[in-house]
Amino acid sequence: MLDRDALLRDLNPPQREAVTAGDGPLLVLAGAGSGKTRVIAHRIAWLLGVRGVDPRHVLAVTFTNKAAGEMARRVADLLLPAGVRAPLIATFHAACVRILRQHIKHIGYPPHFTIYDEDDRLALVKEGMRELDLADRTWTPASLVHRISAAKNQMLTVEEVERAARGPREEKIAALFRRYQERLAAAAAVDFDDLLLLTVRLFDEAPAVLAWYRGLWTHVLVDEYQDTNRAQYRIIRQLTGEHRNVCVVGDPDQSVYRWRGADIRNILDFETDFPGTCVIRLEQNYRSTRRILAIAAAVIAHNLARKDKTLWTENAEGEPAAVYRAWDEHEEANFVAQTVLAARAAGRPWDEIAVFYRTNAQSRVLEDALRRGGIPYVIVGSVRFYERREIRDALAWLRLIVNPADDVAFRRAVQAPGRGIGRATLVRLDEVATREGRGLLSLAAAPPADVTGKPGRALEDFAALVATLAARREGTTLPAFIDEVLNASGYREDLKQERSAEAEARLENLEELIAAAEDHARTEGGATLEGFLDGIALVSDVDEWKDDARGITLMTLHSAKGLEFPLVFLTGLEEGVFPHARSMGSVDDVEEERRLCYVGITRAKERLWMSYALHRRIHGYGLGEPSRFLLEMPEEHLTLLGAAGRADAREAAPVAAPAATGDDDLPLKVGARVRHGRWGEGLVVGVERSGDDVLVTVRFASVGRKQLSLQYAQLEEL
DNA sequence: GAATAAATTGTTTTT
DNA sequence: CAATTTATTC
Repeated sequence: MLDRDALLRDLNPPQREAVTAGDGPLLVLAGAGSGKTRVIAHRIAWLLGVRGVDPRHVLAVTFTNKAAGEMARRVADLLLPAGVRAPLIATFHAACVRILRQHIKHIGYPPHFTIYDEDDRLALVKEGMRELDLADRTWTPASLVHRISAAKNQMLTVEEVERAARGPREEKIAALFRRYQERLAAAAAVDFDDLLLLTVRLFDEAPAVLAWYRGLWTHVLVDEYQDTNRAQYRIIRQLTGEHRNVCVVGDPDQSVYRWRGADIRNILDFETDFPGTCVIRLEQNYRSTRRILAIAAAVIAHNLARKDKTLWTENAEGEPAAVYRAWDEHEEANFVAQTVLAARAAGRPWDEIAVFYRTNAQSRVLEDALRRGGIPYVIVGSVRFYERREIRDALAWLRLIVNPADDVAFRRAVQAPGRGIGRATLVRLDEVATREGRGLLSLAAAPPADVTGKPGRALEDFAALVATLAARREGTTLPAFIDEVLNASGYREDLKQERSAEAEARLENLEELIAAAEDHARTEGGATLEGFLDGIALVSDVDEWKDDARGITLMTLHSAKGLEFPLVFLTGLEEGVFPHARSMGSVDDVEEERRLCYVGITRAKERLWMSYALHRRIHGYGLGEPSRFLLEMPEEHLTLLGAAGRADAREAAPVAAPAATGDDDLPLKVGARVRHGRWGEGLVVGVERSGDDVLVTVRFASVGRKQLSLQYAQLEEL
């Protein structure tokens, strides 16, 4: 047994309550920096070490593998003295893979299914577009992938999408969706969305399997609940609907994955979904200074669709945040580099510093400046290891060996290295494959009549080689096998022949892949090729980031969620960049961007620098107006650096900002009738100036009195 | 069929 | 503007 007092000693009262709450649904609304991870870890330790729950009966779900690893480490630290084993802590996707690998046969899939990632998906959609003559200018492949994914995230079946299709455009999309699913099935492959959907289906259609898991996991904990989607919600319900021992932790203000299907209603409606829920709020922040928190609060307060919540802290007031207006992105990057060097000179280690940006593309200029300044850095994301060409080529071979039906892998492997099989041959092969409903590899073993001569023989040789390798798999270790595949395929030799620096780097990366397999074999004990490939399919950017990095960290705001740094830079705070141009169309989109901004600000413990550029080269548009988020921050907590005066900022912003002089030119008068996109028509009952903004009080027929900030609310005068 | 040159075209965020 | 797709040449 664990010492319960020791476990609770360093927790504040609400944290303690969350850790010790008994069975039944538990919702922990945990503000940024309120010790959320700590609470989950301690609760798990409480369940196992004090309440005596068997570790096998607990499932904890996190958002990234890194978070899972971190959680496992903390739980192990707490439980080690009591000699208790840690429970299963995994991402939703990883847990689903585990379940599906074991039971997917109940819904008619083979257990050795392949997981298709974003690239494979794109390849599939492109093939489908060609097939269905969708290759005109109307859609981009990426947008169609997105639409298919959106449909799946809403848990719509192909039939439902077909039925709901109105007009030729939607019918074409539905047809593509059908083709996409058919191709997936033919390749014995599933995509990311399927991992969740098929688990739901499995539980629906195989009640015995569900019953088994219900009995197995009697206690379920879910982190980052605000970012769960419909399917994940269903899985939680399926697993816990009966015993209702479900503890979810999250913060609606940090929900930033709506575009990926996350449904904020999951957390907002949790209390009604699980009647009798015990709700605990963690509102004391242990991370940031008071000023940083005040800035974050002011920004997030501009979201209308939001339950009000106030974070407080006992931390020091801290320094004001700095805002830097740069002439262009290069000057912005130099500013970051110079400030980083100054911090370093003041004794701050590199790993206390992080630079965030909205899009990966922004990292380039920053990298250049850092390199010039001799500043070591680590980038999370951008070109991921497992997305490099040579790695994907090698993985294609491995995937094909595991799953001979994997056509996407076939296309890749058969041309890596080139072996005289080109487009024409593949088109012919594909025609027959589609007609006869067969896989490309099985056709290659006995090529159709119209593929003769050299290409025909090359296909046969290729198929034979894959078969030989597949047979050799059992006899050797995983790393040795990968090594053998690289040699037997001729891929390594091909690169060696090139004798360029680039080829040299690629060869090194292949060695790194083998090293990764060695790692995997070591940590997982009896490592299988399948397990290795699963792991790779599910790694995220942040997973690869090591926090003992000997450099400053560069990453997107999305990757930054869940992390914290003493010194933080938020760059590219311009309209069109952040909020992103593609997210400025609707109020909901902008509110999600604002939450992302909130996430960024609240990563900072001590110091925060924010910057924007007046000129930025993003193909075409890009005259930098300062981000609306900057204008939402309280001036008293900001220091303006360089020539970047607040007045200048405002001048550069042709936002419908009310003129600063005179009281008569208020844009609305009491008694005016207005329309709001969300609440409909209303009557203006009050108008007052508040700092730089104008607050309008409106009486709506639908929801009564509301005070709106004119600058951000979409009000139309009638 | 493959290598090279020219044209085009797309760009958020990611498990 | 860089990366990918398509046209051209060998």
